Amino acid sequence: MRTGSRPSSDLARLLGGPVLDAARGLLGVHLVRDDGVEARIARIVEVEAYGGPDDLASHARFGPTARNGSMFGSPGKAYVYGVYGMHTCLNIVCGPVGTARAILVRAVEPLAGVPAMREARHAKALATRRAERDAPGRAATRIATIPVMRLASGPGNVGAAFSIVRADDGCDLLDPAGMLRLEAQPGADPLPASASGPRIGVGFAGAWAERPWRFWVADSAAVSGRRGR
DNA sequence: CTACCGATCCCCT
DNA sequence: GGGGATCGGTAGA
Repeated sequence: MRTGSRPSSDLARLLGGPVLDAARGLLGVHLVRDDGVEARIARIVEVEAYGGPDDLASHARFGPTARNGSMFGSPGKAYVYGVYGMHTCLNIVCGPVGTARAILVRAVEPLAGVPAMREARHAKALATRRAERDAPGRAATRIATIPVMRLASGPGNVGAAFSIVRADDGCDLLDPAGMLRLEAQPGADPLPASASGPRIGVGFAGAWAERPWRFWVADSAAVSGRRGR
């Protein structure tokens, strides 16, 4: 056993296994955006598991389409989608290949690069037409006062704080040299205490919406919504 | 605190 | 043409 970061092969094994185990196991893993300016690093504290075509809440429920193609790829790849016209969300594809299982990253706790995260959220806010109508500096003031633990709370905010764009769709999150990547933490660290509950925003999926496929770190202030249940 | 509502656009059933 | 794996502002209790 080596010290320091768990070998990425461990992460690959995790993502290749059952999707619920993978979702639970991703809690505590680090998400990194390292574009050579100021590295952004955060700890994953809330995720949701999505099954393949059988799961009526999953984007895979209609089979492969132009949007969800990367879901049908190999574990460890990113599945990035846009929703509501303005938000971009990050998923981690799980195995086996072709099963179209994925894990949505719903919240992370910033560990490094907080100024870069604020800058990214500001840039994203300014890209909307609403910003043009607002008083000058309104977005800047709002974002400057967001508590650190709220900067990347909620899937849309994770996307904004980490500058996730559709171009990231399909990238290899297990590549140690990738600009957007996952980094497992030392295996000696125990998995954080977690809780689970129904997935958010999938009421259209009937009974599938009730399955407790959302997982979060029990005591994290970065968890979105009403802190669990 | 809860509840509603508009934003904004890609992809689809 | 409709709707969405969301967010933040506003109104009211």
